Amino acid sequence: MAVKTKTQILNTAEALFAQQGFSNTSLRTITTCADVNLASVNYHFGSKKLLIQAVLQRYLDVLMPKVNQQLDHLVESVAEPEVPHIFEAMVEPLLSLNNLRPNGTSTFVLLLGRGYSESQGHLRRFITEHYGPVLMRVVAMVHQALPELAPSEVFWRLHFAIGTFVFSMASSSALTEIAAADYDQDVDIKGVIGRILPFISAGVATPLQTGNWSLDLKRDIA
Amino acid sequence: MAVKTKTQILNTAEALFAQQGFSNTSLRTITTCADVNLASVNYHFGSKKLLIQAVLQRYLDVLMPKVNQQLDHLVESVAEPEVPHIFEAMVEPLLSLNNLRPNGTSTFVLLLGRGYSESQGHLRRFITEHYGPVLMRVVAMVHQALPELAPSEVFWRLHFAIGTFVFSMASSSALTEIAAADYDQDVDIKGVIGRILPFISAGVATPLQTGNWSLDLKRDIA
DNA sequence: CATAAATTCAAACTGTTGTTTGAATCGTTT
DNA sequence: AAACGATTCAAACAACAGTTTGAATTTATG
Repeated sequence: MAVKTKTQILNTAEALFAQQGFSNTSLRTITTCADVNLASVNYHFGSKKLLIQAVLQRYLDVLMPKVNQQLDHLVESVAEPEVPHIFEAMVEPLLSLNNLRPNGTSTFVLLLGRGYSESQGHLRRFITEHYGPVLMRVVAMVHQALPELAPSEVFWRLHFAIGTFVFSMASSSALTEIAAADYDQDVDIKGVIGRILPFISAGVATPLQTGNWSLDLKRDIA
Repeated sequence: MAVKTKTQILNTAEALFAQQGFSNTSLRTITTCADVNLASVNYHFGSKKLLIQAVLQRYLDVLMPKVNQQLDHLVESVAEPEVPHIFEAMVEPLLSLNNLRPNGTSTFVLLLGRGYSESQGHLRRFITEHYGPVLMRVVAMVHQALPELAPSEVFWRLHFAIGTFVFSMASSSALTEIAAADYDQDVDIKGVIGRILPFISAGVATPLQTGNWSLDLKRDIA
């Protein structure tokens, strides 16, 4: 055999999962496209849920150590890293996933988006259990870069940033199509990341609002 | 009968859809909870897909005219509205959905998030077809507030903003739970909106980057 | 080469999904 | 009260889901 059945399933599954979502992709579709037997999924992975985790794990096991490593470099080279630095530190590891597999970067981010919005917790739990320390470190560093913000405020803004990132990636194919049609603009995954980073950096680092808009909020509830 | 079957279905369906997503909510669950016959969904709405659209339409038909009206007020009172003004104009209409139904605001935004991330285009098409003009107006006004930005740049940033909003709302229940557990913080839908608005306003209005981070991007691809 | 383990395979199982059907029931109108 | 259309109902339908099974086949081992 050219490629082992197990990795053949993983390759086909990750492509279909990224394209159509987890619950919309049946094991029969996967095994047919992969040209393997239906039962082989349960034989090699145990269940569909575990297959999904295996697909993501194959990326996360590569990505997370690299992110950690980039953060090491950052604290070595910059005394007090700012928010954009921290986010930029994650770019290179993300793009390096293209070396892992063709279209690795966009595939992974698509999968991440699917996982966040589709799964009812089991994937989020899997990620925080297996890769918690790196995530904690990012939170701590952002908090250090924005000491005037309460920890809870940092928490919220980082989740907004994740939301922006993950959601934009999940619909990036649709968006790049529209951009190409309406603005004659060819944007790839790198271009999208390059546009998101300033956006979320500005959002996370924006000073606390003391303005008047919250008055509107209170006034108009009725 | 106290409540007509049709609205009883709509009420139950929207709650379950918001809570578990569209594809994860079966018609049998809906009709059982609503205490109506299974066939009544197809009788009154034709199909599940049309039921989903009906659930969203009931909100959008109220929300969109109000947004339009708020934008009218804005252009009357402010000569050159800025980005935060435009976003704030959408807050009151959103919160007014609580008058429509209990928890109307959070339910609607949850539904919007589900619709965006779950449906493969049919919901997005439905929305842009039925409520396109208002959306166009928002795009135009933001572009007017940020004339130095290319239209395509405005396009991207607004979609990032939508992504932030919709995604955060779709996972707001999980987030508020974590916030309550980890930070002893009770945050309701108003609190989340109040935190998102400064975030996306800063993101959308951030000046174009000429910095050096894109160099890292190019250097590290390999 | 023979034996044992690992893997593949076709088929069936169990459960759920959205949808349809045709009779029974209800509400209104004549 | 009779007749009619609108609605409800239990039941079945067809398609698809993930999973299991046990025999056939391949691969590796002694």
